[in-house]
Amino acid sequence: MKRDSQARTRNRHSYHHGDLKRALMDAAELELAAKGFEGFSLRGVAKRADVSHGAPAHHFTDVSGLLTAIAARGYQRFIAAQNRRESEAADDPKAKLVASGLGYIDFAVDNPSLFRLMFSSGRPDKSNLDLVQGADAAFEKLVEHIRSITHSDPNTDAPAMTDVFAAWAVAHGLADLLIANGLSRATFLKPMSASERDDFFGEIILRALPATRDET
Amino acid sequence: MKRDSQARTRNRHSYHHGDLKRALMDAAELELAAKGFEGFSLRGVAKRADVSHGAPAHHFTDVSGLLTAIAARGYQRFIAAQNRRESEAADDPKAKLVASGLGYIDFAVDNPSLFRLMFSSGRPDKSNLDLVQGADAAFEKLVEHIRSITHSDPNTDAPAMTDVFAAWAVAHGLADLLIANGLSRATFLKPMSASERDDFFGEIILRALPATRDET
DNA sequence: CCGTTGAATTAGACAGTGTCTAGATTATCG
DNA sequence: CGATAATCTAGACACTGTCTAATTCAACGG
Repeated sequence: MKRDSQARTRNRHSYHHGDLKRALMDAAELELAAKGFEGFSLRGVAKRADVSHGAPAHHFTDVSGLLTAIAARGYQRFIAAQNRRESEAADDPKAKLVASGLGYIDFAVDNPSLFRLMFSSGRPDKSNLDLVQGADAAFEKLVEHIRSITHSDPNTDAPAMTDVFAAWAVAHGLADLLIANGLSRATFLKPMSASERDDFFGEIILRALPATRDET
Repeated sequence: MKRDSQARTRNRHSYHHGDLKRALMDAAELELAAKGFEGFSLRGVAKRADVSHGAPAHHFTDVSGLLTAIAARGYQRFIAAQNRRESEAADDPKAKLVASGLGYIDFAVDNPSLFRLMFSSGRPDKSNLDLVQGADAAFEKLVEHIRSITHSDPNTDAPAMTDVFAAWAVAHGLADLLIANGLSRATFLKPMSASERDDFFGEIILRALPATRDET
């Protein structure tokens, strides 16, 4: 009768949580999605994880530290969302690029606050290693797409690097505008089916590449 | 000796400020630019305007009200920045569009926090009339550009509306990425002169339009 | 010219926030 | 088993936004 709260609630109310760090990150993502980017509160996260308000500091020092951590984890999800789309795409470099862009948009629409945290916020510590690695990996992914389309290395070939930034800007712009305005400005998007919408965005993403000479 | 603080400091320390509303908005913009979007504080604004911490409430009710007001005023500056560029551009529809996009970027780079407030934040009240009018005016400007390029009305012609969103996404994406990463990712941009950079961005903006059939 | 009405502004209170500290609890390992 | 260090709690502090009552003043009708 004294030990019944062990097997199940083990590591729940046993002072030493055991895996508080991950639990806090999960709670933080919930808080972020629920309260939005603005109303996010460290104490709210602690409450969600059923832990004292000072506990997070021990694992993340700062609120900035916690946000940095979930932003870094966000990049993994971000890349995963793109991979998901790519795996369904035709085996064509351009189709892969388009798919990647659609994954970019998927992620933003599914996790608007996290997206904002990652790209449009000064709160995460941008010198943090995990964060930098995540961002670099995402960027490298895009570079790779352009590389296999243009058959030249963007790092040494200026025009290819232009393509990189053009593609990035288009995808990012679409994503950011979508979660800013919802679809309120683009009312004609609403009645579209999912695949119609993909086509619409896909066509725009393709424009990022220079006027194609229509090679077979 | 009793009235010396009149002519000069009139309306400064005379309890009734006279034009506190505008003074608060100016102070708020300063605060926003100084402390950044995150560290913005209503009390800080009041301090800047040399007024009690409760004073702003009477003119703006909320902190949200104040932010809404400066976001609305931001749209005027935003449009002005585009007009500035357009007036220097060649008398060609596409050149005007490019110029408008460069103004878009100018504004973002010059007022990053205000830009974030306007486009990537849930804090301003998006149902506010002034704000809506500002946003509509900016959007209408873009529509007009596409109209004079395509010779068809985006509101009734779907392909033209696609152009609108493509152009918007590219400009917005470039602007947002620029203020997010600085130029850290695009190191090759640094050594560029101002006009070289304009050309670089201009070329990307032009890609938003469908592959041009190279009409003279 | 004077008193009244109402708007502008102040000052104090309140709950909530992030961070800091001292203390309590427990896992780990010699 | 006992010491050490990691983990977590609880309280305090300065700060935030908002609310309220009390002050100050401008304007206007008598």
